[in-house]
Amino acid sequence: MPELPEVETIKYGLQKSIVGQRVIGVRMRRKKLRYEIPGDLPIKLLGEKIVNIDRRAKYLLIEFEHGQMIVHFGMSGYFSVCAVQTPIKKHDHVLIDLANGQSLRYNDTRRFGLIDWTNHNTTHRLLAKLGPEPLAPSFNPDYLQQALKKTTRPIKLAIMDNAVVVGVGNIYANESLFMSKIHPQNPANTLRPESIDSLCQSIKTILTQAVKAGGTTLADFQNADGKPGYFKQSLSVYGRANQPCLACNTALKQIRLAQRTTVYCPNCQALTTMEPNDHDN
DNA sequence: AAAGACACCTGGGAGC
DNA sequence: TGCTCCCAGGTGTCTT
Repeated sequence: MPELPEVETIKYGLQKSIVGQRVIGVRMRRKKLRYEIPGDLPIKLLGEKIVNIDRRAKYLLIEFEHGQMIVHFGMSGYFSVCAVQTPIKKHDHVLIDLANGQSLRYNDTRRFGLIDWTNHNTTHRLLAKLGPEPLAPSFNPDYLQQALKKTTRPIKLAIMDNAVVVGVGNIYANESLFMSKIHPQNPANTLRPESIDSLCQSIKTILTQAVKAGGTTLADFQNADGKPGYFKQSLSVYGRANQPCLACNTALKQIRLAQRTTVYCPNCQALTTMEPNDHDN
């Protein structure tokens, strides 16, 4: 499941392999992913040169001379770069053939991803309301404190909200909260300043480590070279329900929070606000 | 206005 | 072995 580090990994891979190439053919094998793919995408792309690969949140932005293709990988999307004559794989939905004999192929088993096209001079509706990048200076404790004081939502949901900070998905939300010893159900507006400082730093640290490691290895994920990332081995809580906490040996607890699996250490990550029924359902 | 619920989709695993 | 059921995940949209 590509989260920010995975998309960053894909970006690096594609920057090395396809920038400067010109499109000589587009094969659309499916009209709709999460949304309808623009029907005129092949016309827009044909003859265009790829000038840059960028990323915003979990969106990959492939910049051409006269516009950019916006790609979101959803749960199971990935790009592969292979020879044009390579047999098409199941779930290869869009194939972009390049002048150097290679083919950039979007594969997405569950089709939660999206592909769209926009002109350079318009902000795409999906990019318009995004909060700061977690690794940018604008995401800092002061900002986070301002953003969190407005909401009573559980802190885990707040940091997964793209309007607060982008790119923090379920895995890294769990990991960041563990690193900062914050209970995922803690109301966002009750965190102490030192906790917010810590959380801000944890998010940056976790994501930086994951980017360096090339993204988390999960069954659905491959980077552009087809090599898996290597971050899964350093996950502390995600996927480790009922196993001992790496810090204190207490059995990790798993709950559901807004339909999402949430794992934490009930000892290290204590709720700061105690109420009679706070025994986690 | 904010927050929760739901839809979208497939493959893999559990349970029978 | 094979069938059915449930779950994973991101995020836009609908409902409360």
